[in-house]
Amino acid sequence: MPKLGMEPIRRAALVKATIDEIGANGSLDVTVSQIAKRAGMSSALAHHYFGGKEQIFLAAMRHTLSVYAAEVRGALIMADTPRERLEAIIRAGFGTSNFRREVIAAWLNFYVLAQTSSEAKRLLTIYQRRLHANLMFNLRPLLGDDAQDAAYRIGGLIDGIYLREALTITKTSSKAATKHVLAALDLELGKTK
Amino acid sequence: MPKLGMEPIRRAALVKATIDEIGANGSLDVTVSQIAKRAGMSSALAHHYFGGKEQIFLAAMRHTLSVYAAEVRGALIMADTPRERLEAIIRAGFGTSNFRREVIAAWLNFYVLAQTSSEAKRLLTIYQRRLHANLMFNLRPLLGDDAQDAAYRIGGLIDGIYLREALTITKTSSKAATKHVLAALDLELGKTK
DNA sequence: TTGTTTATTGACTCGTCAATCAACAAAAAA
DNA sequence: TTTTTTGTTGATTGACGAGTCAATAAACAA
Repeated sequence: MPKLGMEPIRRAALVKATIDEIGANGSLDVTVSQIAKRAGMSSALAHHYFGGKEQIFLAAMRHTLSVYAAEVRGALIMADTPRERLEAIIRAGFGTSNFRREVIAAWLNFYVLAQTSSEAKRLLTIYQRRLHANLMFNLRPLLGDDAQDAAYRIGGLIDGIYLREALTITKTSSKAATKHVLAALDLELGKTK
Repeated sequence: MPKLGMEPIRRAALVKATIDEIGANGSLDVTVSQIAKRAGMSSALAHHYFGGKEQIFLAAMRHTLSVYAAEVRGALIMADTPRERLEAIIRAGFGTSNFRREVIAAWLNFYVLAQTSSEAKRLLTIYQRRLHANLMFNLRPLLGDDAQDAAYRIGGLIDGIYLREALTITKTSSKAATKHVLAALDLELGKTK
């Protein structure tokens, strides 16, 4: 039975199962057994590969963040002007893969985890900084010294809309969220309607 | 020993202890015993007055929401013009009592609770609707049909900044948060700097 | 005085869960 | 072939926590 080279496969399965289970459950109050079962293995194996529950959570977080980062990077290569790049960042953040119920719920719970785990906090801080830096970089040519504050506001709005969607999600909310943030961006850039 | 009329006192003590304990702990992962101990009584008594853990949480939530509502109401009586009232709403949201670590952490965890408990979800939805209605009411005279979208953005920004503060809190973050949202309000109202 | 309501707790039940371990199996290296 | 490495699980341990209950006691009503 035992095939070799299972480790990466098992780890990936556990990470995915963790996000799904947190999403399905709506809280971090999920057992290692539940996660392991969803990933098709025994709980002992989950412990074997990750050492403990918190490390499973952290791995799930890292994965979520890295998927998000990859999507932003992907969207950025298609964009040439600062304005296009800003739009790409916003669209990527609300893209389908980050905007599913489970993923949003997982993000929300990662914020909670960050209150206890300094590693989780570190990861979230990195995310926030990266978002801020990305926004800044592209706002500066358009707004100069006002870019700092504008980036803060756009970043905050993205997170805030995420939070709202954690509460109620509809089929159209991804589109609506994007539209609203883009409108805020236009305001920042001084477009009068 | 037993004095009569303890019920309201015990309940209030438990509600306060719950918020403090969630704040100190950073998660809903607090035991009834911890809460009861902090409130100076046995866990059996906590069960006696509230019936169960979830109902203790919900009572804490209702209390938090009603304190918030009271503060907004209070700020509004001093304000005469729509613009002043908008400012009052924003300032109240970031007022000292809502902006302490424990309270922010509690709010964050209430969002998590809302994923599991429909009553918690109901309460949060009420909060969001009330905020939206308040903003709308005062934005409409200034913006007309654009008020709807503007209210959505301002509301989202308030929540988003709250979320960020749940991660890192500094002595000046209350002031900074207020400043940023007021700046966003000015943008919405079309003031060019 | 006797009975009822309110306040209060220590001890207990029952369940759950993270983590560990012994044991088994197969591939690969020796 | 023997040994080591890698994969895998069922069973177990040890701890903890929500909720219940019986018992105790003060206040109040009859």
